[in-house]
Amino acid sequence: MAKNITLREAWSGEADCLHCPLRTSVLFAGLEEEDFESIHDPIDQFAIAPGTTLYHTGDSGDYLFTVRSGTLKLVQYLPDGGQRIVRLARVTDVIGLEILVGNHYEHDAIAIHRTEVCRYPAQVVRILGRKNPKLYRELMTRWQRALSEADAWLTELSTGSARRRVARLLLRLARDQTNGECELLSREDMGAILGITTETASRTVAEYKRRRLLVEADPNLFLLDIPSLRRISES
Amino acid sequence: MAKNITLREAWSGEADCLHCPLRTSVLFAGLEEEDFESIHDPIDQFAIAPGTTLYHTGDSGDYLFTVRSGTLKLVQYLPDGGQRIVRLARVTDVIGLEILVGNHYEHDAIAIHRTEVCRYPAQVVRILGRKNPKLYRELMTRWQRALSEADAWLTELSTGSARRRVARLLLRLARDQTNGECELLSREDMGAILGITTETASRTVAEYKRRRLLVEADPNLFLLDIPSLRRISES
DNA sequence: CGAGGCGTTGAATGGCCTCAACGATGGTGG
DNA sequence: CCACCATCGTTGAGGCCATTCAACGCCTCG
Repeated sequence: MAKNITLREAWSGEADCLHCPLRTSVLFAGLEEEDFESIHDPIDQFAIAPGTTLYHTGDSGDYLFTVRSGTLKLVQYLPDGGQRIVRLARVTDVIGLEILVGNHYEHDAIAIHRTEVCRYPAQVVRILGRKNPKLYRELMTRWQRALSEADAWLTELSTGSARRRVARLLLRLARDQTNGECELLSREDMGAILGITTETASRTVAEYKRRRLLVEADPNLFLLDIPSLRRISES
Repeated sequence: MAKNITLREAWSGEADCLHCPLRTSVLFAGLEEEDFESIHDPIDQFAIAPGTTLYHTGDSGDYLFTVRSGTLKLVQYLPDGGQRIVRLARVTDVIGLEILVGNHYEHDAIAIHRTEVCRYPAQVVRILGRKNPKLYRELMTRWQRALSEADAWLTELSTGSARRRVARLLLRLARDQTNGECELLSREDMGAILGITTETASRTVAEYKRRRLLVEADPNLFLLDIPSLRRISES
């Protein structure tokens, strides 16, 4: 797997799943202690640098990935060269599920920030699933979460004026965070998420900064005026 | 269930799942003959008229639906009143899967044409799933299909100029059909699928008709000039 | 026959895209 | 160490394309 050697920035060795801090929230949450005996062995854990591609559309690997930290974008391309980011994957998200029912990945998965992932063979999931129906429930929940997310991107992020789309994206980025804070994405990525050009994304963000709806607290960490942005997103 | 009485246009009685013509392509494809003994009982089969709502966003029913014929649109609404069609369900598609992992439907499901469905309790699927792991595989395939579809709508139908979006929608509608034929949707629905206004959808379709890329063979049955439309969609 | 829904078309506006330029930043190599 | 280059965010100008608001014909249905 030459590619995996090159894309690995840091290899942390085999994972210690039993004591994984994410254990209660990841795919294997429902498993018994004894189950872990059989799985941590083939699980690799490593980090990749921003811009690194974890897998490409059409690749026929047999791995699923759980995001431990950082962010990945899932990208699809059009025949005319256009591209669209169809989802973001963050901590606890599982990507590559399509491998369980097909033979190839359906997106390019590209790290936006420095990102840590666990990688495990789909075969592990298939085998564990036979003994643990709970795992199926967990898988269905994952799929449904991805589907809800996809629907929301259509409804919220691909509908209405650029101003509203940007506002909704910002609110969405801040939702998971503790305070009203969020890290901004590059203008190009924002454009590819919202279906607008890089320039329009830049102009809109710049305008929000001028109007102080967006205040830079730390480098690339912004405080949002959530009520105002919400008003824009709904008006 | 007063609502179900009102929305039922034609009730065909309990379904004969064992001899269902869709049997090889629907959710229960992998089941043994004996399994059918236990399921056809609670399965209802009926037809609904165009414009009828099968279920609403937020409803807490416990039913899944398989489409036997016709077309349904799955609709989501924005706080500002905007609406977006996020998927179309046609023959053999299953809708309402979200009920299996949540407590409420996530769309409005509205018939576009006269539509026949089979309705069965989610509980049937849960119970059968315990004995038949195959059913899980089938479910995962359904979810993945819906997800791929959602991604494609983002990438193909919500990206680029109105001209290209309309062309891609037409090609997509014709894909499943035998010849290069397809039934057109109302301009309003096309707009809600593509994220454009009704007028723009109308203008674009009218232009394609004038250029003979669309020829009406029968009432609302159109022959497509697929190569030309493909050229438009990719240029 | 009237009402309402739907598709179409026109005119005018405005918002987004395109193409272009520029400053700031950060990494690279001399 | 610094000059150089590439990348990124920003901003401007101009033009196109989609929206908005409006009107009209056709059709179905009551």
